[in-house]
Amino acid sequence: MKIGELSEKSGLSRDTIRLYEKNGLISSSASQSETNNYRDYSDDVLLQLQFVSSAREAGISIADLRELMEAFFDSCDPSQAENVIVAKTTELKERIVQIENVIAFLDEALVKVREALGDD
Amino acid sequence: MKIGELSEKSGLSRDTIRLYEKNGLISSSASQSETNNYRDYSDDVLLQLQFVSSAREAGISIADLRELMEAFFDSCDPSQAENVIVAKTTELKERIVQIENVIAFLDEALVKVREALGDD
DNA sequence: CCAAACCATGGACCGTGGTCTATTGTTTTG
DNA sequence: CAAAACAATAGACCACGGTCCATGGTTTGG
Repeated sequence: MKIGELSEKSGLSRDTIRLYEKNGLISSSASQSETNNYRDYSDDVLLQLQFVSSAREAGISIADLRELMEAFFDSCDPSQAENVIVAKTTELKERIVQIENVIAFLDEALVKVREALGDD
Repeated sequence: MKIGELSEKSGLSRDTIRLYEKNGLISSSASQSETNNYRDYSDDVLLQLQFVSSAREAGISIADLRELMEAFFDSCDPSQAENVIVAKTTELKERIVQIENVIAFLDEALVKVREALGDD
């Protein structure tokens, strides 16, 4: 499919898709036509973009995603791919713990605020 | 305490502390001295900075933190503070779910990679 | 056929978060 | 006292992630 359709289906702008491609998160092939230089995206790319998109929302950097996508699709060395995936998973779990700490802090604050409300 | 000591204790650079102060995450008072315009930071500010620091690591934006810190310390209206805290907590929990989705995806990928490794 | 819609490329631009530098003034310390 | 360390301020600079714009070419629909 062409970038417009991909943009439509993924919910990402053309610019963003091109940015991701330039950064090695996805790849495309030249279209069949001899007369243009349009890019052709496979259905797989749509799935990849959906993953990338949710990962970006989760705060994972493009650089990190590049590493992951390369590990999945370009790596000729599965054990290296494994290393990357395990490392990123560990990182993400740490991140969850950090966020949970912040939530715990907020919960405590909430208790105090509600006490203040009760003291009206 | 002066900014150097605060920097030392918080592990944040002077520049970063000033940036946070400019953005309303912390506040300070003028020093006692008549001859300088140094800022004076209370011990509470150190605690606040420790929270801010870990929250920043967890990916919470300065703008969001400003809202939270204002809700804690500046709000004359506890019920509004409560709203902000609840909203941010909800947001953070959604974020955790997103990260967990990414981890789940990575786990699946890991299984496949390990199958590939097993097929050696 | 021709206008509208699409595509690629490159560069400018923006907000965010932070660092670095220069300048000037103050305090501390040997 | 003098040098070193510290402080405040302003502005430049940086990376990141993304959007917007201009240009020029291609395809599509009426």
